[in-house]
Amino acid sequence: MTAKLVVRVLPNVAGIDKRFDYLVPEGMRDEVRVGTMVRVPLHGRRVGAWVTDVGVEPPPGVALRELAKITGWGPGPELVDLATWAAWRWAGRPASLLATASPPGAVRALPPPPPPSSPGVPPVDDVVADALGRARGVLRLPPGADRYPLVLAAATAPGHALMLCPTIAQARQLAGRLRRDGQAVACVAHERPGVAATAEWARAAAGATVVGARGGAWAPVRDLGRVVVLDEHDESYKAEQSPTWHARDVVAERARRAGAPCLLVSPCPTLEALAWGELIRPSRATERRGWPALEVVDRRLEDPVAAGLYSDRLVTLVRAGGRVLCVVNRRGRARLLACAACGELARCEVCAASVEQLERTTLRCRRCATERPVVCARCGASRLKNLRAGVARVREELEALAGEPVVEVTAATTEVDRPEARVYAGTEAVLHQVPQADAVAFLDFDQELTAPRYRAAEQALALLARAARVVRGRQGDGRVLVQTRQPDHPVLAAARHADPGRVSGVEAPLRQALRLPPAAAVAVVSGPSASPFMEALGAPPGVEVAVADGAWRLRAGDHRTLCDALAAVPRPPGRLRVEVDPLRM
DNA sequence: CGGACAAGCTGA
DNA sequence: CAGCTTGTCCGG
Repeated sequence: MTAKLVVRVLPNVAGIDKRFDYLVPEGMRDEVRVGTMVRVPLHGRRVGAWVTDVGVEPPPGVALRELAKITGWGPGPELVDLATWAAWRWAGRPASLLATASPPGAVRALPPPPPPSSPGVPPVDDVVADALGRARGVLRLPPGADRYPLVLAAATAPGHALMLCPTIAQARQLAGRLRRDGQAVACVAHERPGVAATAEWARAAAGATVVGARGGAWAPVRDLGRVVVLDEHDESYKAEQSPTWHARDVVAERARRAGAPCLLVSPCPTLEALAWGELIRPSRATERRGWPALEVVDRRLEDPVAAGLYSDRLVTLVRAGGRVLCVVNRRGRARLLACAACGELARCEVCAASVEQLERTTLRCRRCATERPVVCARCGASRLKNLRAGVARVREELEALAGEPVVEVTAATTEVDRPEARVYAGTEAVLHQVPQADAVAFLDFDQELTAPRYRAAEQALALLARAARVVRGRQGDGRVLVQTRQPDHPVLAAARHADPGRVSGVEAPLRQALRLPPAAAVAVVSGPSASPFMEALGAPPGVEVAVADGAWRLRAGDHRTLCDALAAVPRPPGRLRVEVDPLRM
């Protein structure tokens, strides 16, 4: 009689990080591999689980139970290993990462792999060819550049390529185009799980070029030949819920483990990317062609009394014709008000924070949400002036200036309440929701340049790159107009000269001096259970701890030191958020 | 997570 | 002391 096969599994149950051993019934022997999804009896109920080890020696004295059922295919062994690594790297639970790497529904069998696609490799220019040849490449392609030749070349190269886009919509578009060009493609990017999403996962596992958004970093890829990340700088690659893994970093590690080349593409590569790989730049001429004309309006030169958000140049632009997107990154009507009579700032009666205007009749505290009528607390005047207009107010004022309807667009806007119009006023969401325009105007770019976030400069440049794409680079005769009191800021110089290096050149030494990412490994610990967690953590060598408003900031020279220290502490019960590599702090 | 079980509180 | 809540532990 042969010994019974024993597997170790990780249950897909929140709150359980332990692995358990089970006997494999004779009929299931052929189906269990590392990553296979199973159902197991655990503590009187049946739960889903992933097989993490096959053929283990169970601890003595434990009565083993049998697997209840094979659910189907799951993430393969390399993804189980990658999830273990990512759980360490972002101080999270492996189960939540394995869930991301798993098919949305049960996959009982894989479809037959598609026949090999046409061997003809499309021509690419020398710069792209060079970039595709690097083990760790960072390709700086200007916003107006066509990335499709690169994508097609990557898809036709030996092995299967994994390619990521910032949004699901972009991934679907790219997959569609590749399919029309005869490529076998699986698009692992779906808004909701379902039969279609499960089928795409299975196609990826069977063997195809895989295209996806953030979650695509965890898609199964057979015989991974190369990795491409488009718009590497895009913040949607970072998971917002814990663990806050970053798709770019996940696929870079995945490529390294597979021995496959990895290429990060962006008009404005992050300092993280530049620290990771070799920068490849197209010629100055190509880069200049790919950034649109930038017009900077120096608001210091305006009449200080009349100085609103609308310079003469802006008014001319709005009235000139063509589709114009006006961006002001503030929602609501008015975010900062002062009395028109005595000049007193409008503050909250309870906590003294600044209040914002909701409708015409109410002021609300931005900190404690106390509401009060629109009256000056000092002199009783009922007329307040709007020091910091929000999109709602800007829309009204632009409508008056343009003499035609202006449509408001924010992140909350849906297609239904966004009719076709010539002039739009919106937060930066307008740059994502309106696909093409003749001009983009940033009404208050100082808000981006001086934002109290350590990545403000990179984010501001990314915003200009986004605008550049909406106006289709220089060929399209598109314009980007920026109103600012800092016309010589490196971000504006970078966009004007089509040279993003002017931002990274200033930012890199700054981050080095301030010991901010990527010059240091940082984590922010917060939540009700943060306090016991930090107590258990103590003061590990090489990790600095600082406290700032209810959260702890940990800093180390590298991720090994930081993540090893975090991993050494058992999680206390209760809610705890550990954010490694925060994009804001 | 969710069931099991123990310890703690309340009212008759 | 039954009947209930609250807390802690543990799962193969």
